[in-house]
Amino acid sequence: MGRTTWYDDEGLKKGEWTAEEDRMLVAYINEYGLGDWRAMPKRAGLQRCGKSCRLRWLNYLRPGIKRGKFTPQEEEDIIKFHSLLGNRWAAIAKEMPNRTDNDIKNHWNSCLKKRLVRSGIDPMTHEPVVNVKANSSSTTSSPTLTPSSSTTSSPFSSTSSARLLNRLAAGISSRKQGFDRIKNVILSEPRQAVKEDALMISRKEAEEEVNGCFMESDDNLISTTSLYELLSEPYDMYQSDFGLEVDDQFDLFLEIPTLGQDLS
DNA sequence: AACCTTCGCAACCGCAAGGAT
DNA sequence: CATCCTTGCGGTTGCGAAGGT
Repeated sequence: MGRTTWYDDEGLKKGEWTAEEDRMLVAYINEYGLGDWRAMPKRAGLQRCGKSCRLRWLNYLRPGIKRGKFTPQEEEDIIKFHSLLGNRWAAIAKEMPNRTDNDIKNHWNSCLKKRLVRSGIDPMTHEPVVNVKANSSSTTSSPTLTPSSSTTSSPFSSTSSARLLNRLAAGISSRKQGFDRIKNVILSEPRQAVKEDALMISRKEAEEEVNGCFMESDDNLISTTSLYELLSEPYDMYQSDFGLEVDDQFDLFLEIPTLGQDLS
């Protein structure tokens, strides 16, 4: 596997690295150490640009790199850190010292992201795929429904209502946990919290997120498309996804009107 | 067996941040 | 303070391998 070798306008080699090039780079770094990537290739006798050397070292040659399949625990860690840090692969890699940011990013894009989508989780928000969003153009507090070409029965039959409530409750529960974390950051010691690698969130960002929660919980509007999508899914999925009993989730659902006050 | 599609991963590119001058 | 240079990061691409038809 690898890219074809070619030379750019300045005569610098591009594409796949050979074993000999690897050996030369490692030998140079072992003898002279890291630093000045721009000058390094010439000194090491390589026809490469500094950027290419740096990348090769960091992602492949550097000692202590773990290669090969990710373990379930590692995958769980990636998902966890991604939910906290987003696409900040370098920051995630710092939490997993044996893996490179490139490796983590590749595994996320090729595998984990798709897996979350299949499970009904939005890979960017890490929340169940349900569009509970503020609708600034409307003042009504009730969800409005539009007809669906594929669904003609009422969305408020007993089973479908239960499904909807479960899904809503799960989404709210997820958001609420996220909010609690942010609230603790603000109320406890924001300056200290900013320093925490796992959070890396500024006070301003945190406050914006809090305001966002207020907006969504106060307005409490659901897109009609989402409603019909929800109602077409089997009930079992909710329990397997969220591991909550119907009654537990219904209790969470009932918290909607008080969520905004709760946050204050 | 041949062809096509998907997967996995190494490497490239562009951009931004931060330091040096 | 402005400009240049270096480094680091994240998104994307290219290509062989593996799997499916």
